[in-house]
Amino acid sequence: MSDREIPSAEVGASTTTMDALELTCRRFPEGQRRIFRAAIDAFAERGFHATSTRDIAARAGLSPAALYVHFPSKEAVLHQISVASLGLTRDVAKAASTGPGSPAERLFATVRDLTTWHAVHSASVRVVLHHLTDLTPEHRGDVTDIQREIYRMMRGLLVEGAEAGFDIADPGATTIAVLSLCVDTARWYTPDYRRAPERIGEDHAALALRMVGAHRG
Amino acid sequence: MSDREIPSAEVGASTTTMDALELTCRRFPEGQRRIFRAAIDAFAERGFHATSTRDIAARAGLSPAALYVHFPSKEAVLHQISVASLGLTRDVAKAASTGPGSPAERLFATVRDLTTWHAVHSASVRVVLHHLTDLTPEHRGDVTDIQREIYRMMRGLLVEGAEAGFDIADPGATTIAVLSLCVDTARWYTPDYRRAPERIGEDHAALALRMVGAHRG
DNA sequence: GTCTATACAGGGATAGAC
DNA sequence: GTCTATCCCTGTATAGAC
Repeated sequence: MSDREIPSAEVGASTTTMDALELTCRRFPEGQRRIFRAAIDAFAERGFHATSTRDIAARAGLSPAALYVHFPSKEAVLHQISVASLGLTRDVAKAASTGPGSPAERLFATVRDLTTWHAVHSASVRVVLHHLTDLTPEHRGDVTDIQREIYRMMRGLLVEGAEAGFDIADPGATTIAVLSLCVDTARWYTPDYRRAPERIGEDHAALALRMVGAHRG
Repeated sequence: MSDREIPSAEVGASTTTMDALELTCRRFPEGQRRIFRAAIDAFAERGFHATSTRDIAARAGLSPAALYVHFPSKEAVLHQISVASLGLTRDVAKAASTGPGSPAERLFATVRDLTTWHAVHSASVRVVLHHLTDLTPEHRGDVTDIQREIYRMMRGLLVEGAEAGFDIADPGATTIAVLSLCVDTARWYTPDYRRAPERIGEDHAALALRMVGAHRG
């Protein structure tokens, strides 16, 4: 098993709610970053609807009107956050699942890294997961497209493993179950939980290998 | 393995968003039922904050002011919904985990029934899970108390199983992982999904037995 | 216990100066 | 690109008649 790091994302490098933020907003011009950051924090603390555009602007140190220079609406801010966050999640899954090693090694690495990601970035992930229904149908489609990409990567890995000895009754069912283990971490994890995110990742990875009837190594 | 039904709840008996509703509102006087029902539907479709008290009242066929005859606030309605829904979830877990059979049989039954429950009632469960932070601290405490009860039941079952042959590295970690499998069903399940709720329950139960290193039977 | 009417606050978004 | 000021709508909750 390689001890490869999660690629380009420095998981665990920082400790605040703003982690995902710091990562996701890199692609944005400086002007939008402050608003982007402020919105993630505010949405994570109070939820999308309970957060006013005035809240976001105030956190960013701007006037209420400044938000509309950079984004056409509050929903557009949520959309950008969702696409950026899920895009990085997909990058984590892709790097681990297409890396070196046997299918069992890659499954271990993928579940470990995805779980760790969802713990470290639990606050921003919850924003995305809880507010899918607040996006316009088009914007929601962008998000579900990325979710389907992640599903297909995991399913491909399990099918490949099945040819190499995994014992899987229903590939689709097992794919969903393994991803549940990873994603649900964002629901229950809090920073004061006894196990560190990396440890939870390893525990989940070991359980996933059992679920597919594989052995690590 | 017994083919015992989920007790008193008729899981799978109906198909609409209002399932949980029909169950949870039985204990309420008739006057409150219509509002309770309307609120669950509205919260499930649009979310707590996006739903106005006017929406709820209109769905219930009442004037905007009528809601306040039965509930002191919109938050109180959410609180009642959450406590009722989680209370029934706990009843499902308790019946299955304290039933007859070996620890492996009871674990299978508990994961099966909890998963089926979360699929059938996914809409109302999502309301509870997504809006914990919208409750007052006291009301949120009521909800987390019940969640802890369910956690303790599952943990007790796993510890009992460990004395009877389960292979569990970290009981707390495995408890959370098994419950993730059950609860996360409410996040991804939709009524048009290919597997029926009962089938998902059996699939998850089989995977849970693998996670604890047990054999069914 | 239900209604109509309304008080009162707050939010999304825009206008127009600088 | 940021500000101040503001439009207009919606929301929670209450008052008081029936």
